[in-house]
Amino acid sequence: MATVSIKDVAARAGVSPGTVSNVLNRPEKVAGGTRTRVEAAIRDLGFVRHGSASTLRAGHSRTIGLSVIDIGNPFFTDVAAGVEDMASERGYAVILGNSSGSRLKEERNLLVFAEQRVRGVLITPSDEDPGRLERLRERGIAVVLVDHPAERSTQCAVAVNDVTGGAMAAGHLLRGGAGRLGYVTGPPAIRQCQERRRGAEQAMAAAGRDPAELREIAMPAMTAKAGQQAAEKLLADGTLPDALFCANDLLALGMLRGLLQAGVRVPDDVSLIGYDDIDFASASTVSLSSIRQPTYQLGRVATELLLDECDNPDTHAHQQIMFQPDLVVRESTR
Amino acid sequence: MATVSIKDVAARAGVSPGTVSNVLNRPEKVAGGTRTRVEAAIRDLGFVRHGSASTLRAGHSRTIGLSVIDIGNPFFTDVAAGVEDMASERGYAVILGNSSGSRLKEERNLLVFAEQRVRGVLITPSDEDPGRLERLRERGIAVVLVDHPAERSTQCAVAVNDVTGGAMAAGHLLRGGAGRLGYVTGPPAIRQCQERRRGAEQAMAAAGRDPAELREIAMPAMTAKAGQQAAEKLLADGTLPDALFCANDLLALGMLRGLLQAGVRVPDDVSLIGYDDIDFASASTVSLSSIRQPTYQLGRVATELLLDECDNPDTHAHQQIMFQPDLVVRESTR
DNA sequence: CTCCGCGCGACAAACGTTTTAACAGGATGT
DNA sequence: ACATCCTGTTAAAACGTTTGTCGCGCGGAG
Repeated sequence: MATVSIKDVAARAGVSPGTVSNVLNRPEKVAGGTRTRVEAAIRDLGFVRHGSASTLRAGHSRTIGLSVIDIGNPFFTDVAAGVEDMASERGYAVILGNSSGSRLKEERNLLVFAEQRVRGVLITPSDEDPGRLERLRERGIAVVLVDHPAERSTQCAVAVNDVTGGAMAAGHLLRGGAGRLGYVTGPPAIRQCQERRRGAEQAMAAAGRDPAELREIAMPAMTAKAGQQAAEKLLADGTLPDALFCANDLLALGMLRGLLQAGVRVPDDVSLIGYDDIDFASASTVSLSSIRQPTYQLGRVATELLLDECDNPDTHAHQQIMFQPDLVVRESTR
Repeated sequence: MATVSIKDVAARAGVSPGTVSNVLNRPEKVAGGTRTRVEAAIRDLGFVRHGSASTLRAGHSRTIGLSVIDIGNPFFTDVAAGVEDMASERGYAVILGNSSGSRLKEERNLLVFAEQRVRGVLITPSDEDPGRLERLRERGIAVVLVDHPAERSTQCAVAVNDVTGGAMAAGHLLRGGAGRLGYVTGPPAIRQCQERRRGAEQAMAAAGRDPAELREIAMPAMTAKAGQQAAEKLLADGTLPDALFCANDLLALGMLRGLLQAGVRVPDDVSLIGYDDIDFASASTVSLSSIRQPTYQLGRVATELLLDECDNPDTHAHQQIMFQPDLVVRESTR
C-alpha cells in the first residue's frame, strides 16, 4: 500500500518534484540526462501518476463520459467500441453510463460525470430536453450528440442519414419489381422509424408511384418476436405485399421466420430487407439484405470531435456530421 | 465556468467548509437546522462535489474498472449491463476497458485504472498471467475475476460451470437418441471450449458410451461463418453425425444455415444445440436449443463482491462463486 | 571584462476536499 | 460550586500534482 508519489521519484533521481512533473508532461523542456535519470527512477519505483491529484490541480481530467440508451443493443455496442478505441488511443478513459431508456438513470449518470469532472460527454439523448445538456456546457463540459441531430449549431453532432437509408431500401425493392410495398416499423415516436419511412416514400415518388400506397405495419417493439407477430398479422389478412421493408434487422429476422414457417418463399414470393446490418443478418437461413450503418466509425468520429473541442477550444468549429448508410444486398431480395 | 466549491456553499450557509463536508459525508453528525441550511445552499448554488479532490484527500475513489475481452460479444455486453446497474445503484462509476483480446490493450487499460485510482477492478483476463493482477492488489486495488476460475483462494471470482453446461448439452442430445455425436468447437486454447468438451465426455461416459467416440470439429474462430464452413466440411466427408453440439451459438447458427442449405433437415436428420443462448438463438428459422448462462447476474454478483471487498476489507471473505447454466430446449433438437 | 540572454531546474503556491484536534457552551453528576 | 461529559462546530493540516516565478551558471556579444 506504500503508494509512491512524484516526490519519491524526485528524491531518487536527485531532482525536484517539479522536474518530474515536467518529464511527465512536457518532456522537451528537460535536458536529456536528467530526463533519462527521472525515467529510470519512475520505472524502478513503479510510479504511476495520481490522476485525481493531476485533475485537481490542472483543472481538467483525462476522462470522457459515454451515455447510451441501451448497451444491450448491438448498434450501441459498436458505437461504444469505436469510442473506446479512439479515446484509448488519445490517452483518455471512458466512463460508461447506461440509461436503459430511463430519464432518471440518465440524469444520475450525468451527475456522476459532473462529479468526475469529465472533459466531455458523448450522449444519445433519451428525450428531447436540451436543458440538461445546456447545464453541462455551462460547467465547461463539452457535449457531442451521437445518432441524434444537433439541436443548435453551437454543438457537435454525428448521425447517420435515415432518410437516405430508407430510400435505398425501398428503391432496391422497387428496382426488383415490387408492386405492393409494406413497411414494418416500431413505435411511431421513434425518430429513426419516421425518417426511414420518409425515405421510403421519397423513393416511391421518385419511381413514379403514389407514396400513399406504402402499407405500414406498426409494432409496439422492434424485436424479433414482434417481427414474427407482424408476419402472422400479414398472413391472417391474406393480402401479402410483394416486398417488405423492416425498420430494423430484428423485425426482419422475425418476419423471415414467420414467413418461412408459413411456407412463403423468400425472396421468390416476397422480398425482404432489414436495417442496421447486424452480424446475424448474414447468418440467417436466407441471408438478409439490409442497410449498413457505419456504427463503429460513428463512435470514433464523435470521440474525435469531442476531444478536438476539449483540446483546442479556441480553434474548434462545431460540426454536424451526417454519415451515409450503405445498401447490402443478400439473398432475401430479388 | 465559475465552478462553485464547498467554500462558496459554506459562506452562503454561514458555516465552515468542514461542516459542509460533514453534511455531505456524515449527515447524522450535524444538527438539523444547520443541515437544512447547508442543503439549501447546495441546491441554490448548484454545487456538485469535486470527485478528484475528494479522492485525493480521502485516498480512494468511487469508481471501478471493468476490463472485458470483447465488448462486441453479447455475452460481455450482458455482463457489462449487470455491472453498470449494480455499480450505479451503489453510487459507483464504471470505467470501461475493452482489450479486444490484445494483451497490450489490456495492459494499457489496467494502467489507466491505476491512474484513476479505481477502488477495484473486474476483469476477464485475456491470458493466464497472474502477475499483473498481483501488482494491482499490491497497490490496494481489489480484483474480482469474471468468467474465470480463481487462481488462488485469496481472491474473489465468479464463473459459470462450463463442464456442467457441456454435460447438459450432450446429455440432452443422447437422451434424444443420438448415436454418433459431434462437437464443433473453436481454438483449443480457449478454456471454455475445453471444459464444455470435458462435460460432453462425462455425459457420454454416464450414458455408458465411450467418450473417445466424440468427434471433434475444431474451427479457428467461433463465428457464424466458421460454423457454416464446419457444415461444409462435414458434408464433404459424407458421414454426418446424428447430433451436433456447438461450443457457442454463433457456430451453431452458421452450422444450421449450412445444413439447411444442403437439404439436411434439422432436427429430423440432425439434432443441433448451441451454447450461450444469445437473443438471436430463439429467432432463427429453426429456433435453436442452447445452454443459457446467467450473464447479467454474473455481472451483478461480481460487482457486489467487489464492492463488499472495498467497503468491508476486514470482514470480507473471498468467495469463488460458480453459477450453473440451464438447458433451453427449442426446435433444433429431438 | 562586463553584461545580456538563455537553458535548465528549484521553489512554493495553489487546486477542493476530508479529517483530526481543539474548543465553546450547555447539561449532568457530585 | 466544581469537574466532567456531551454536542456541534471550527481551524488547519494534509493529499499529490501542476505551474508561474525566480535564480543560477554558462556562452557569446559588445
